[in-house]
Amino acid sequence: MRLSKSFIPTLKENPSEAVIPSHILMIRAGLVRQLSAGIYSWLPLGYKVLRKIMDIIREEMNNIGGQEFHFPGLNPKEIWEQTGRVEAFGDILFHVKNRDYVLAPTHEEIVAFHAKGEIVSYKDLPQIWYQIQTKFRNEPRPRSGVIRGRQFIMKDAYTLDKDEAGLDVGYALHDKAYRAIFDRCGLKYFVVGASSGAMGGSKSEEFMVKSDAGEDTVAYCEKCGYAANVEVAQSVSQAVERQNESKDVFEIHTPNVKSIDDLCTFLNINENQTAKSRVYINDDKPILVLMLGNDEVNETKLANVLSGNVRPAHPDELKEISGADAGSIGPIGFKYRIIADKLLKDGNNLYSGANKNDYHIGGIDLMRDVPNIEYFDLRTVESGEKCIRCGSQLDVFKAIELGHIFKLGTKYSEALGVMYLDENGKEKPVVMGSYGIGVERILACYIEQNYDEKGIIWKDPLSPFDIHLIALNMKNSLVKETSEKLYRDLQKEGFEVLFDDRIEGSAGIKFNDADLLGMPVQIIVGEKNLKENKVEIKNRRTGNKKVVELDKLIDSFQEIF
RNA sequence: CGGGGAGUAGCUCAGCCCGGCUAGAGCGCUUGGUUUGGGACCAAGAAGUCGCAGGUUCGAAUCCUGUCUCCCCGACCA
Repeated sequence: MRLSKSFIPTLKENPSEAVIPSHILMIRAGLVRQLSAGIYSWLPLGYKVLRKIMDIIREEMNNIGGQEFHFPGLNPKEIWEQTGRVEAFGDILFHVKNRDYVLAPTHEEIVAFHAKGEIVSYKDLPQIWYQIQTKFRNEPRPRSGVIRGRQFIMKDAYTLDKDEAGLDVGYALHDKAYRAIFDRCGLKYFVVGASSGAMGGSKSEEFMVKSDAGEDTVAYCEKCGYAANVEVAQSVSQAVERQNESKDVFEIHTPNVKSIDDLCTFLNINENQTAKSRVYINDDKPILVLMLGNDEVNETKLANVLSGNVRPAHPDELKEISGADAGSIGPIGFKYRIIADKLLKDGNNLYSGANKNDYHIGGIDLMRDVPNIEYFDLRTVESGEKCIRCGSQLDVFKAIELGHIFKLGTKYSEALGVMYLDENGKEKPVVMGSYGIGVERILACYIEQNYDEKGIIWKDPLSPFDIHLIALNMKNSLVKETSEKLYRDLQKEGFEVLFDDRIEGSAGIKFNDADLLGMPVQIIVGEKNLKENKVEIKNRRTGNKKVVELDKLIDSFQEIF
């Protein structure tokens, strides 16, 4: 493709709306343009990469027996009401104003709709159905460019099986396909155990890429490979040690002591002699959550332990509930349910709030003084703690979710009546699995992992072109003729070539654009080297350059890499 | 939804606090010329209802009120 005739609008300066490297570079290199918050247009160069990603996904999905569909984005609202997901999605679901339609955020309902009445026998199973299609979600806050958008391209797949054993097979096939896809795209990723959340179902795993731009936090053990979303991650950590003798409870005046740190400084005590209090509202009833020292409450774990709705109490509710404001609340005299993290189990001689502003209480023995206390795993794993599996140090960091695989079970087939007859003529619900990949996230994550201060660094197979051919001065007839011939010859050899044949533009502009766009190989045709019948080739990733004779050009590709 | 920031030329921004003539810069763009191995130079030029609406004022990019949009942090997120 000739740059002179292409729409590849590059930018010299960083766009003001972008913050993370991949987003900045996708705009600067002319891959995308924003239309509105969380809504992006793909420009030709960006879409070329996206198509390469989609081709890889197709190949790997077809390899595991997937059949490609294309379901509508516009869905009757009624079918979403049958599974209760109009309510479950709430404001995330886009509603059409002038007809009872919704814009589909995922397609379990539609898969079940088409399976119903057509998948009628165990002989019809198993099935793997997939599509690569646009999804719509009314995200309250889109961010990080295409990483969280209101409209995005997803590869979504669904398995239909007769039983759990069949689902296990389909799930394993997707695990395999996903690894193949992300490997081929050249991504460094890892797999974590995850919470199934509002999707329902039993087992779920996420494919993650480490990134500060990520919205998930994961705990990862380098040594044994233990990896889990912090929503569910566990670690081995030091529990409180019960001392032989319990002191009596005593009150201490602690003016302006608002945090555990303040308290430890004020009394010159250790963090693990203290219990931090957090008040939550569980279905309109207050509940006190006690954590050891400065441990943070993991709200996902808390929600899994408590049934019903859980939210933190508002600051103005605290006084009425406990008699004190945040910083002075504690278990002694607290009138409602009290639960505690298991690290606090049976602790004694502890310090905590007195439920009276500017006072704390010491000498607390949870066994003696808080008889109805219940213990659960409620804490959030932190970096440096010991791996629950092998005991070595855990690393905790942010990550971007590339893909998610779920064992759904029969939630949707039962709600929508997708039944089949088994070998014994007995009617049973079809067992489903659901599997998603954020297609644009693959591209964004690739760039997050492959860029430098000059721009993007592509490699096969995602690179939009194999070679960036730069003619330094197209007004020089030798440069023009040579580069035009090279352009034809390289394409004949089967290379995809981007040809900077612009007449205007200094060498600097062309070099900088080539580095920004990031094709793996640059071929530079200039007067200087042509005098000796030579051209220069450059490896974009390493920056290595080599001047080679024209007729040995293609052979030289191997050497520079 | 809570907190913070920003909307002025295609892009990046200054001007606003402290109202005052014809609203600025750099980059980009157009025309002509010079230049051509790391974002060149000279000359001439096009381009902005200062997000929108209302108000105060002799006079508003600037002050006030309302509103929309975008970005960041948080909440939320299959």
